[in-house]
Amino acid sequence: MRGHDTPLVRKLNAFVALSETELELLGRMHGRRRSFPRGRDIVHEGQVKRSAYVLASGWVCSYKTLAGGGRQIVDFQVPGDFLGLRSLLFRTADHNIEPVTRVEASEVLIADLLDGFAHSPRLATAILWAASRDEAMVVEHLVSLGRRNAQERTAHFLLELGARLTLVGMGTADGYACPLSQYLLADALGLTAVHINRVLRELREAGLVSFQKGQVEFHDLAGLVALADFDLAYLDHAGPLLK
Amino acid sequence: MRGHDTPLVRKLNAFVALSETELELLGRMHGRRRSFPRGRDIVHEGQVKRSAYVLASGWVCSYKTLAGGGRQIVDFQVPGDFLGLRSLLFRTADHNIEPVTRVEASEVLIADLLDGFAHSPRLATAILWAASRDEAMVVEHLVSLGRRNAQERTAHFLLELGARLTLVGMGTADGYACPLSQYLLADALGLTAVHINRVLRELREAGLVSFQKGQVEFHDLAGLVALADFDLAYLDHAGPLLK
DNA sequence: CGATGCATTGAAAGGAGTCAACTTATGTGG
DNA sequence: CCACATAAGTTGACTCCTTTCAATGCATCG
Repeated sequence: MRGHDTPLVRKLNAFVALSETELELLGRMHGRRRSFPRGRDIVHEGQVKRSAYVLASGWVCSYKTLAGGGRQIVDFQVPGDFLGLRSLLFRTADHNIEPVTRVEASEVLIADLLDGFAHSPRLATAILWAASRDEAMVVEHLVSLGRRNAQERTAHFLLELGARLTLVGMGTADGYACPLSQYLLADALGLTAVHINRVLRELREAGLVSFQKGQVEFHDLAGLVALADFDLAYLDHAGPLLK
Repeated sequence: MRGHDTPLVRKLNAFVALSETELELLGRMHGRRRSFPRGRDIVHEGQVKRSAYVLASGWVCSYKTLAGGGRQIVDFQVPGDFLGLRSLLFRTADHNIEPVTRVEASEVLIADLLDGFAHSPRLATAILWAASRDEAMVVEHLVSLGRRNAQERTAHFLLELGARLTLVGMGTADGYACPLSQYLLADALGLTAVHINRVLRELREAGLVSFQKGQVEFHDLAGLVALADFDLAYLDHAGPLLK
């Protein structure tokens, strides 16, 4: 049983109910556990060495930089999420990965991954599902940037994060602990920190959510969902599909 | 040799040099060829039946709709691209797919796909590479929406499309035929058709690109690349990596 | 205790949206 | 083959959301 109630296991269980042997197999895919300090990139654009990790604790963000000096955060990863799975097949990494807090992560060797796939197609399916879900989140993020205004975008972001954290046992319908600064929010939502600050105040004064001192609190979940046009279908959370 | 110079084969060859047997295998993964009229969705959000296709001719777009009535186009697919590969593992489709022109596409059955994977890991790698590349394009699109202004965004879009089309033999450094209306561009770039029109005029008057009568013409490729901050590393085009 | 990072607020400027009119294709039926 | 309908492209004037610039408060930390 030891080590079987990890965030990753919780998450995958939302898709397939994993057997004891599959859990063993999943455990064996975790290589050396490493620790990274906040702020120094784990992976940087153009890097040739490709590595993937499973995040055990802490938060990271993946982002791309622009010539003008700005940056766009593509996604945040929370415990249970994979890092760098996508560009495993690329010649060079196409994005940066930066720890937002101190993080612990297990390295995943490509050989072990493929090995696990060969032994259990069900496990392979679960991991590919997780990858598809990550991509679906990127797509929904894209929709936010393209068609939602600052309030809707911020509301949507806070809701999605809540849903993801709840899935791994780090959040509830009331709220969650969130280590992100307003600068990080701004870089993720395509806004300025100044404007994020204003929007956060508006949402708080409207009695919808508050985000202060590292704590997100939902005060009117239904209202927030309506404002953000939030539909968690894209997270595909409906509980184990494969029994 | 027949049927081996398809757009898909050309594209995959940019990543792995496929052997004759692998080409055979790839060919066998193509199921029934179907034709779809312009404008009527091939897949719609919430649809339970999941199907994937390889686009043989014509253009399609994948998009999501919002409660307010607007829509955001996530990506366009051109010949050689997969349709609906991502949500194959989802309970319901999370996006819509609409033909921009009349299209021809071969259905890909999940069983055949997995079968092909089992027979040739190299082919599997090539297809996963294509999927990763699609995701990388979505990410770059997200960066555009978040941090590039209307001119940069439009320029970047036209350049990326050019690179993709060139890879499958449908474009050159001088330009390409493009069946997209300004309304479609607007829905993809998170702008209004009115503003797209103005931006297109500015780019034309600056002597960078023109897009008229279904034809994109690069007049100052270097200038356009500089304006858009375009770096095609994310397309991972460097020519066959696995020999 | 000064330095640094993060949060907060105000005033002014600007880029993209909205509204509205008009033109230019394309196409269909009488 | 013309008449009319419809879709797509073009342009101008005005509005508004978000940015920019600037200043201030409040923590934490070496």
